Amino acid sequence: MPSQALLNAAINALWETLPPAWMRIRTQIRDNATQGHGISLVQFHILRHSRRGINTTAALAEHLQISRPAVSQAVEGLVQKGLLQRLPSKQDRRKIYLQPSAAGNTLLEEGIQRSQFWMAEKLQTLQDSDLQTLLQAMSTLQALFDIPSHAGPKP
Amino acid sequence: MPSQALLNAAINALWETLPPAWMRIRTQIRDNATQGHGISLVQFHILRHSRRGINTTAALAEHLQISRPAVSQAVEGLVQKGLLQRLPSKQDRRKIYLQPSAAGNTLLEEGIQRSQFWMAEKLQTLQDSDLQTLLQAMSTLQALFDIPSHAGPKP
DNA sequence: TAATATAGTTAAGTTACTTATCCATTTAGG
DNA sequence: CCTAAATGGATAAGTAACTTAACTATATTA
Repeated sequence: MPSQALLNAAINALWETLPPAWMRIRTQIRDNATQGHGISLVQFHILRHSRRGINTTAALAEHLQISRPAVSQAVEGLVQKGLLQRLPSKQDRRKIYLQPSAAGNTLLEEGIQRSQFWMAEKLQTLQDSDLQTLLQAMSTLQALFDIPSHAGPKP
Repeated sequence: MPSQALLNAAINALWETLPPAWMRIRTQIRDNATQGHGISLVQFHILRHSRRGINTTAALAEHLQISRPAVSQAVEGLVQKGLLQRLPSKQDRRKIYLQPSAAGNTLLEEGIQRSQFWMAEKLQTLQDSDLQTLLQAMSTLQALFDIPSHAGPKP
């Protein structure tokens, strides 16, 4: 049981930091990661996660905290652009596994690289100790919010 | 100059943690903080920030990383609901300072309290040392992303 | 004192969500 | 077994909230 003062300070810090931090990152992803490909931020995340094993409509909806129809529509757009493939499961014929096509993977690589470059520019001003603190904190947050670090079954 | 491995690990951790963490918090704010008042998440943030001194359309747009018209529209909705007040500046007649009305403040108090309760439930499972790490990391993130911890002039 | 910049709003259009409904398939209970 | 409920996904219709472009009013600057 932590001290009340510390608890309040932490709540406040999370509240004041996460929203604007995420909004800045989101803007940057929009500007760079999806640049020139005409895909939305959610579509970018779907592409990214489908490669990591979060690769069904339901799992993506759960992970991204949006409705299944929203995922379904975003997926449809990606498929039509030739960036994502639908692979029906053979064990369960209701299921459709998703995975990026070659073009989708290329887009991902480029987008991620641009984003990482942007991040690296900022983070490289920090000390090793700061980075370690950051890593620890992220791990704590993942546990706190039930964020899976790795994921599911393959087609 | 930090070590390359650590830098990459930190980038990855941020990338994997912040988006889903924020999405969970966002869902929770939507569900609780704005509950029954028919206001959007952005409107809630506008209400909150306008009290903290981020209290003009332009400043809010900058802070929330959305366009000024978007803020303007959200503000209009809040004003019509009687939750926010427009106070024209006397020094600069282009400027309009914003601040929550009594009703707006009440809504804020309740919403923030519900959100803090939700957060406290999660955070109280942690050790003091974890909370301290979290605090430090948030402070680092604020510096990294130019997030002002306190704010501007008053009407 | 004219040109430019800033603050805010209005208008029009678009995007991407939501809920409700539906179909197909699988799992579970009697 | 065999029907009822649960699950995975898609479709349809409606809406909320954003965007850019253009406009008004005021302030700053050259």
